Amino acid sequence: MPRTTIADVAQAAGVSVSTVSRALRGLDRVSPETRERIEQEAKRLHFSFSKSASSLASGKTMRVAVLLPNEISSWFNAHAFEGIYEVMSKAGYDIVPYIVWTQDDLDAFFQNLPGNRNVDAVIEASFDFDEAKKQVLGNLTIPVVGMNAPSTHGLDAGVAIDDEASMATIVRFLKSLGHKTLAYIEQPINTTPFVCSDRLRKKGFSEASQACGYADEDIIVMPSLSHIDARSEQDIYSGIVAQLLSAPKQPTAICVSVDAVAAPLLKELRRMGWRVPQDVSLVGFDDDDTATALDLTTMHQDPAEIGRIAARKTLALLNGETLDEPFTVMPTSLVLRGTTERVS
Amino acid sequence: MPRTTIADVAQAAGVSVSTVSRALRGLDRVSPETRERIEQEAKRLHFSFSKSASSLASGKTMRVAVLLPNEISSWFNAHAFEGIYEVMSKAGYDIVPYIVWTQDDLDAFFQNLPGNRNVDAVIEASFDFDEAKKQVLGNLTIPVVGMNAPSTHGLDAGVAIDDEASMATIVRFLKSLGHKTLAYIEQPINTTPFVCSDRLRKKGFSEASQACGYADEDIIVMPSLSHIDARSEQDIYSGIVAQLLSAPKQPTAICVSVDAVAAPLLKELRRMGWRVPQDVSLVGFDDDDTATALDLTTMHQDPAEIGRIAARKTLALLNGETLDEPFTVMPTSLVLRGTTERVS
DNA sequence: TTGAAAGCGCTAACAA
DNA sequence: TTGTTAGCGCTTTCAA
Repeated sequence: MPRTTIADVAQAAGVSVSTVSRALRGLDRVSPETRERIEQEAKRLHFSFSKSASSLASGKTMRVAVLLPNEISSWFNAHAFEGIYEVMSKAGYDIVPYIVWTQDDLDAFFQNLPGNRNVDAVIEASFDFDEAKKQVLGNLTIPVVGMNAPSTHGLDAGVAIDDEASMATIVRFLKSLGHKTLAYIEQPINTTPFVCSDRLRKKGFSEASQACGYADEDIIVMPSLSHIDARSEQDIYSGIVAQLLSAPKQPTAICVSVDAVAAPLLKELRRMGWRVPQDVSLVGFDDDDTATALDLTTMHQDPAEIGRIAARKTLALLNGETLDEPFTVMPTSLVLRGTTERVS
Repeated sequence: MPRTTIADVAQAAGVSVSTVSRALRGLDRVSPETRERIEQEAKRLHFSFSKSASSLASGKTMRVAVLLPNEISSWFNAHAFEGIYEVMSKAGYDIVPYIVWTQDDLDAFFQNLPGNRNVDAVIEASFDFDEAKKQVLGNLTIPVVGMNAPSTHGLDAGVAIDDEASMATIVRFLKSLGHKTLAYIEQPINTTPFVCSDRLRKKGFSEASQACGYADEDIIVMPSLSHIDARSEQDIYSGIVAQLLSAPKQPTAICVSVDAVAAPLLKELRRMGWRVPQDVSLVGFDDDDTATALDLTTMHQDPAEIGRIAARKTLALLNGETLDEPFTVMPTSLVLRGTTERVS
């Protein structure tokens, strides 16, 4: 199956290549009859444009890069990517993921990005860029749109939830249930140096609990393990539960930075004989699939919609429009399920 | 930031473009000193190749298409994609997903695919192609690799688990636990016309239960709902549980076609007063995140590894190698957790 | 070891 | 309404 070019179609239809180009791209200045004929020949010959040739000639790649931290299979990334795909693909764009694990990956991305036009735009998720990178982004001539980015600096547009405010909502909710001692558990293993939400949520928790009048001794914060020793997940979580049990004041409610922490924690709590929610309440963050499965009270966000909105902004920017609201904040909502209870 | 071209680098380094091209691609026939100089200039100017220009000139796009059914956020797809990404990106390839929801999407993909070289290879997940499409794939000059494909026809290589055999393992396991009546629940809402695993697993269940000596009245199979009425997920699942409860013989064990079915089913079973595993055992398939969260006994498969292997085969094919084992079968393993019990 | 030159398949003026 | 003509930025013979 030799590849058919626009010239083949032109010859078959008895017209010039530029006419074919115009016809097939739906431009005007082509008579209905010629267009019809060209379209038929194109179909018959299974013609489709070579993207490479088109982009080389036009300067537009019809591709957008999606920069994702750590993995595409994480709940947030996968759904955000899907939302982006949904709208960008309809507009004719290919979307190319770039997954960043290490600082080196990120540096490489930035080293190559500015120099050449391999994509028309970049959409980025959750990165906490350093100043140098924000500079680079800011100098880019292509649109850069952020999802759940901690700052607007260097971005042309963005969509994000308010992590701090959402966490504060959780704290106030727990206070209203009468909880006297709160614990906050970060992701115990956090290998990502450039992602922001954990930090913001922790900040939100700390500030809100102070604002709600909790004294220092009524707040237990368990940070990420700085270096990962060879312990199993089970060991890590039983360690956490042990610390909770042996705290001067045992917490009556536990917040976690993401739902993913809730499942193993819940299992350990129950294994240690704590009943949830009777002995201790547990609140997650994200509302992913495991949250539903575990009947976990949690803070809901909609990453697919975040992706869609980011993509729509990108599209608008690509069309040269000016956004009247470049940065939008998405609402979150507390989903009440079975792991929280009023303190009796 | 104007885009730097290979000509800029050539000028800066005082050599010709072809020398720069050779040097930067690591080819020989370049003296160490010139190479050094060129590399420095390239870095200084933030040069990187225009993929479009390279592919136009070389005929290689350095891109592979990944054809995915329905969504990229599903557990299998996301992890398989990640596995592919991991190995292809290291080899310098961009990987671009094509997500197919409708038959039209699929047709469009096939209409465009053969005619032109926009990708160097395609990796495909779980599609049950019709004969015409298999033809098209077979005639393609680029490698086509399948993941969990039901047939090898039209593919140059593939990786898959044995859905039927895995399901048979589950049936034998339940028999060995003394279960006398088995139920099989398909995904109640299945909007995908072109995906295969459901069908294979059901077949595996039916054949194995016969082979194990279960009589027809000891087998309850609940197929997908053919048309989706407006019922909520809860209603659907309580309907299923109601049917199970009112069956002539109540099942002592339930198999589901995928873990995703297990979570809502489990919830409904418990709501209706069935204790799992005391009153009824439940076995999933896939071992996704909810399986862990729910402590579900299930059949484990590793989609990321499937993706990696598919990618490695693709790479080998791209390098013109002949695979000594084009089609490989991946092992699955039964993970015993808390939702199964011996019948007393 | 290096360079000149001819495309790759298309788009975008411009001319007809 | 259509065709002609330059490129787009690279790779790839082929000469030097």
